[in-house]
Amino acid sequence: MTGRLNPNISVDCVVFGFDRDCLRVLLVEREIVFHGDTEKTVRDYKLPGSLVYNEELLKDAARRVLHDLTGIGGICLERYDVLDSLERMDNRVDRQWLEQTTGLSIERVVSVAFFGLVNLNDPLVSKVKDGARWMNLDETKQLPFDHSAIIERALAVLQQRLRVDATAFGLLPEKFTIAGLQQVFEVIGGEKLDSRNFRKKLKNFHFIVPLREKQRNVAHKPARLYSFDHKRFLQSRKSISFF
Amino acid sequence: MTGRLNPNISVDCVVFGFDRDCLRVLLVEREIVFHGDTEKTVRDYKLPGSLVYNEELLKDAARRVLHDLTGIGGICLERYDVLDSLERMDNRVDRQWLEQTTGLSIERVVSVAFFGLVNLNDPLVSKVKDGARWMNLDETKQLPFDHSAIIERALAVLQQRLRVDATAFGLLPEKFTIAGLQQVFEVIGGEKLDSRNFRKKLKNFHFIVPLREKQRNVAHKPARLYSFDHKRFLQSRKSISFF
DNA sequence: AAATCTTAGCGTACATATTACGCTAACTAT
DNA sequence: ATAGTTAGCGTAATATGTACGCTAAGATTT
Repeated sequence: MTGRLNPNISVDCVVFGFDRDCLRVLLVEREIVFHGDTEKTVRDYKLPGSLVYNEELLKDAARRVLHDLTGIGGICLERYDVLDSLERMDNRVDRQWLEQTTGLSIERVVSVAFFGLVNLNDPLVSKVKDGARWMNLDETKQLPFDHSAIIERALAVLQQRLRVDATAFGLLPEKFTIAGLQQVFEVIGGEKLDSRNFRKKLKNFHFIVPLREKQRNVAHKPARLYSFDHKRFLQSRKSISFF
Repeated sequence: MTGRLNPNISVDCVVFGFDRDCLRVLLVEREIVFHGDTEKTVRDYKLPGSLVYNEELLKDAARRVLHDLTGIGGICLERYDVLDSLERMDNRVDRQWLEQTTGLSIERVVSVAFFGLVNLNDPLVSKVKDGARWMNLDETKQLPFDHSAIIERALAVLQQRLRVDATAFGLLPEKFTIAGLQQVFEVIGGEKLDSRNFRKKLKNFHFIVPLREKQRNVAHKPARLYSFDHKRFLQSRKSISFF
């Protein structure tokens, strides 16, 4: 990457992993060594994030930082927040950590937050670098700093996107079942849906096209497979909202 | 304000002015002097914006910059976008202008965009500093740089807010008529509404409370006055959306 | 004083969405 | 054969959205 690190602007990434029946968040381990009477090492997990280069778009920086810290690349990231609190670097190891890591004297950092969403069954993303970890969403309520809040906000925005976007289909294979689609909405939306009403709703959406094919080797009545027609989706995009 | 200007972070403000039957945007004049064969001065209008101080929250910076450049203060501003294009300072007078104005050498500026909304009949905001001007929204399609696009995005976000927020009531006096409220939605939403259906919708919103009072001195049947009950609004806030 | 103009404000009919269910169908595992 | 499981259709009640007709109450005009 060209140029020098900008000491004032950073990015943070919240990557959600859809894991069939739960949501996870991608975090990276950080080691902090305290030089007190006795040397003591503490490990904690934080969101992947770092300073941006001067001649770098923020979304490029987010992708780079995510890839460098976790090994994950090629995913779609959306900007959703800006963190500018003056205290976020005070009284925190973050500041010291940033200065140690970057060699820069950090005065003030405004961080731009991004979020993304991947399917953890995709082998491209399920394997992460050493030190990175997919943590269950439920377990992220006690993260250091404001990272729990950052994740909470990201989830709220993701849930909004899901209602309006084609986001959900990005998690599914080419051919999927209605039940599979429903589970995406349930896991990310955080609530159970009535499968019969869910079906009915989809009937109006002509961009979800039934195939002649059916499931096989399942221990119950095999379900019809469907595919997502992106072209039709864009056409009928005027006034759609899922569940 | 404390500290030094941060050469990397700026704010831009889009302030909409509701003017009974149209929307305006607050712009500031900028003089550019070209030193060619003959000296030539060009004036254009831009959004109010400038660099932030190191020890300043972005929303405080936005308020400060807005007040300094236009004389308008005490309004609510909401962050809605981040402008990080690498070209936004290239080949543009903006860069030169910033360096002249601030005395700093500008390498890269990420700008955080805010928008606000005021009632132009409010004397506190209708009078602006010399060089500032309320321009009709229709006339802002040809502004220099990306400012037209910034305004367009701000309007889209404002329209979304209007559906969910109590934003509309901020433009109205304590006691208002249904027709008055409707006009807010029409002017900002950019489309006519059926007054009878609009009324019907409001019947369900118990935070719009009818008063015993009526209009006076109008050349038609006087309308009932209503007031907005913010406490009740917050209670019933779960699943409300206007028109 | 009567007619007219204008906006207020109620009501109706129809279409479309939402919610809460019952029920049968089709497959596998035992 | 039977039980267990999910697929997938249908129905009825309710809520919401849309397109109107019509009368009411004031000021203004004739």
